[in-house]
Amino acid sequence: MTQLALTIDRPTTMPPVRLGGSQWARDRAGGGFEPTSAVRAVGPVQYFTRDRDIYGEGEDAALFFKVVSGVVRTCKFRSDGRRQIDSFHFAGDLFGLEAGSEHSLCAEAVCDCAVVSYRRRGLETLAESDGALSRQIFSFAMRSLARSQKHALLLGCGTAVEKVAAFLVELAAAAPESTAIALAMTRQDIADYLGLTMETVSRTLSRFERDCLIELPTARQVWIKNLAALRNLGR
Amino acid sequence: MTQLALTIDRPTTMPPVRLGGSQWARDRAGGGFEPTSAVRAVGPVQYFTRDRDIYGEGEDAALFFKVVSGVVRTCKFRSDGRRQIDSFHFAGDLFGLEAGSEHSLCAEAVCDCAVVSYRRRGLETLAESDGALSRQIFSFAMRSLARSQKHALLLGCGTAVEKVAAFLVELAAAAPESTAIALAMTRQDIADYLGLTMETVSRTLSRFERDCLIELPTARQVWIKNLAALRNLGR
DNA sequence: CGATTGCTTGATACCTCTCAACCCAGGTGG
DNA sequence: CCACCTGGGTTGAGAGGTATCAAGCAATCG
Repeated sequence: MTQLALTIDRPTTMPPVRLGGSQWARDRAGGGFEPTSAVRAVGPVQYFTRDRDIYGEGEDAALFFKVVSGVVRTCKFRSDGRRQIDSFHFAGDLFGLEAGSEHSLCAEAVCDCAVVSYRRRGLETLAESDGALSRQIFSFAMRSLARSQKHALLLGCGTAVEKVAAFLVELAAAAPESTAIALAMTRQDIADYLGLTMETVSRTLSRFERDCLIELPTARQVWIKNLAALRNLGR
Repeated sequence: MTQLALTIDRPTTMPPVRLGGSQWARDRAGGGFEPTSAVRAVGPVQYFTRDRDIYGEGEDAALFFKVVSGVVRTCKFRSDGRRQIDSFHFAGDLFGLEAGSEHSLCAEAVCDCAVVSYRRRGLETLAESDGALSRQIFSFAMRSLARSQKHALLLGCGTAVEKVAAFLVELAAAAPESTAIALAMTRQDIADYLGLTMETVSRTLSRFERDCLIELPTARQVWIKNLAALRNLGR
């Protein structure tokens, strides 16, 4: 499949908008590039500090976004205050593209991060006449769907050990060349992503360290010591 | 949004293929109809008896399907034998449309059912030149995504009571005019959809009946007696 | 240095799973 | 017609895993 990319028409040290960026996978190889299909970025890069809202649930979804740097979470809040994180978005990932006119989730900065925004309408009108682009958009949507299904699978069948192991494997897959993972998110973030409590996540990580599957030099840094064993636990 | 439909070029007592059919919602109002965009059904209607495989995980995804009658489940099996149901598909729903070349889930007949199949390539080539159709496809994919996210939410935060209540509300939403629900699926199916055990589903339903939220004239028939209360429990 | 925040660890309670027995309806065959 | 069998469903008792509540620890920051 060709790697079609939307470019941003700015002096641009920014990466091109690649539809269907990494979704947790670092096929982040040099952006394919297609000068004929361009969607204008709306305004300059925007910066958000940790925990700042990027958009709220129910807000107008005229814009969608791309992570330039940092990590973004999309999540939902329940009446009782519990939070469920649907996904983490890393540099290169798109988020906030919706079928309806409103954002169905809210987006927040997990750590200090930078994003650029695009008009959905621009993308849609362009896709009308650009078959290849519309195919890319379809592919992006379907891969988002696959990711969500995988997440549902994770949440559905599983003990804490399975969930946390699968989470680590997911993160590790994002940087296959390295065994070191820097966690941008808190234990609470991980818990809300996995449908667990902070304490259970912490206990499970401690247990993995006791069992020599990982090492935790600091709370936010993980060294994978036995990926195969984690992968085994993860399902 | 216009209700574009793909038609089937057969003598046809069959409903047209509507992209983005019901997904659990019975906006099944008279099929919008667009004779210029047609995708040929591949072969005649196929019939499957209960528990029969329609396609398996990893099989070639050249075809996708539409439920004509009955109910289909798409699911995944784990190494330890546990099954996770991703979704139930009812009459009018499309399933099996993938981004990749293989089916990521398997599809099975929940009860005796009839489906028609379509070539993915046919849809893709048509979409290349038909902007409105490609928009429909995008919309379909995004609504599938929204459904999956909702499912993940359900699996993530929740007690058995919440899950089962939400499931019943989902089913009730599919037939808003009636308070009677016919369950095509077994308790085990429901359990695998909700990430619970059969026993817990059964106990929870019994409890709902004791609390006068529902009535169970037979195991496979549910009368909703207090939808508002269920809705409250469901989140 | 004290305060704050994120994290870890412990004790206990609660919910769900597991295992088991039993029930019930439908189908089959004598 | 009834005995029997089968598959799906219900219900109970006990075990186990995770949530809850609480205390303590470490790093960061004013």
